[in-house]
Amino acid sequence: MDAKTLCLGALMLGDASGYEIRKFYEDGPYSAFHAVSLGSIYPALNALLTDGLVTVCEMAQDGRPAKKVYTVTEQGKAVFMRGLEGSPGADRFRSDMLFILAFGHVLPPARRTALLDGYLEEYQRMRAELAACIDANPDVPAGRRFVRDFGLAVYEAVITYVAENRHILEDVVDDAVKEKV
Amino acid sequence: MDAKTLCLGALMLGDASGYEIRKFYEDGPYSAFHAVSLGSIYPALNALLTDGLVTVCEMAQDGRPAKKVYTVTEQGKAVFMRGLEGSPGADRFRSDMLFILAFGHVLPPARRTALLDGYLEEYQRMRAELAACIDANPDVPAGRRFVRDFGLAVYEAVITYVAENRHILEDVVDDAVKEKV
DNA sequence: GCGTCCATGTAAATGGTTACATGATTAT
DNA sequence: ATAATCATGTAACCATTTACATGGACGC
Repeated sequence: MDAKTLCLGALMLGDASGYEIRKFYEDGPYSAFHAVSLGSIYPALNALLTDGLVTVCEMAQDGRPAKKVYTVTEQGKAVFMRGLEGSPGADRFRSDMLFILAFGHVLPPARRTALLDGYLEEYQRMRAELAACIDANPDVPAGRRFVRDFGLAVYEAVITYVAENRHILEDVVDDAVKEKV
Repeated sequence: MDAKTLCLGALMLGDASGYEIRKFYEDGPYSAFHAVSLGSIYPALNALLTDGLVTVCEMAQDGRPAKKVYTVTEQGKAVFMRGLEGSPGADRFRSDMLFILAFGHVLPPARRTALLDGYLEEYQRMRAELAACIDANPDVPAGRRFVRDFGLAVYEAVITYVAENRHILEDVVDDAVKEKV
């Protein structure tokens, strides 16, 4: 998803500043499937402003820098909904870890184990974070409930798979000695 | 993973041409987690050649254009193995579909159902393809076995989740009428 | 005839991230 | 003191993908 659509999507759920949009996609339960950096949010927001899809309101805050709060216009909402009509591109699951683990059987056993431990910990951390987030606000609309539970299901599947199948990699001491690739 | 590492990785499993490397990552059981296009493979291969990490051999074929088959050098293997040492970046699961479905409860019911049907079909197709690929050659080294079974586990988790939870989105006819976002 | 697979390569276009630039406040 | 959080914005940099360029063989 391009930065403009991502910004518009966040604003559909409520007014926000660029900084807040970044937080929304970085921390929240949607971080599993989407990402945007500030370097693309700010230009996107200005482009949306030029196109009349959002309006701004500069909000002074004490003890903090002023922030620019953006609001979607009616036109912006229409454009967003129309953008949802096209057929979505295929999901992309990219993993450096799995590239490395594809050669796991020729890695030093200690490294292999460290890698698997770290991988499991990382997913367990993400699962716990998402679960906490779901517990914190259980009453979100169906769409978002579907997506965040989806995330939980994927995290769980990964954790279960790795825990149950890491032996495939760790039981190959003999093979490693034979220098098989 | 950058194109050069991806090429080197494919060549670690056997000599190949650029075209064949693309096929390896596009069709095979590794397509779930990695991707490279020809536009980045050919320049990558030439860079590896310049660095002495691979060698080429032009192979004439009858009825077909000649192909350049690349082979990893000892230095190439060493560089590749060293490249595996760094700590891998986090997994990235990006999904336009889930972005759209996050607004699924305000989509026209017919569109919503079509989207979910298509999504399920797509994952079922990928699962079947991967399963067939696994059946076709069951005896791969542990590393690759771990990765491709990982893919299968993820596909299965997605299919199960969507089948069992699509009702979350499809049961909101009432809400849609109330124009809730 | 038309599309697809084989096969390589370059260049333009794309779209992002990272780093830079600035600066106040608060927590450790 | 030092780092982190809040807050915006620009520009350099990076790596891709897409399209272009070329061309024979094979199936429909």
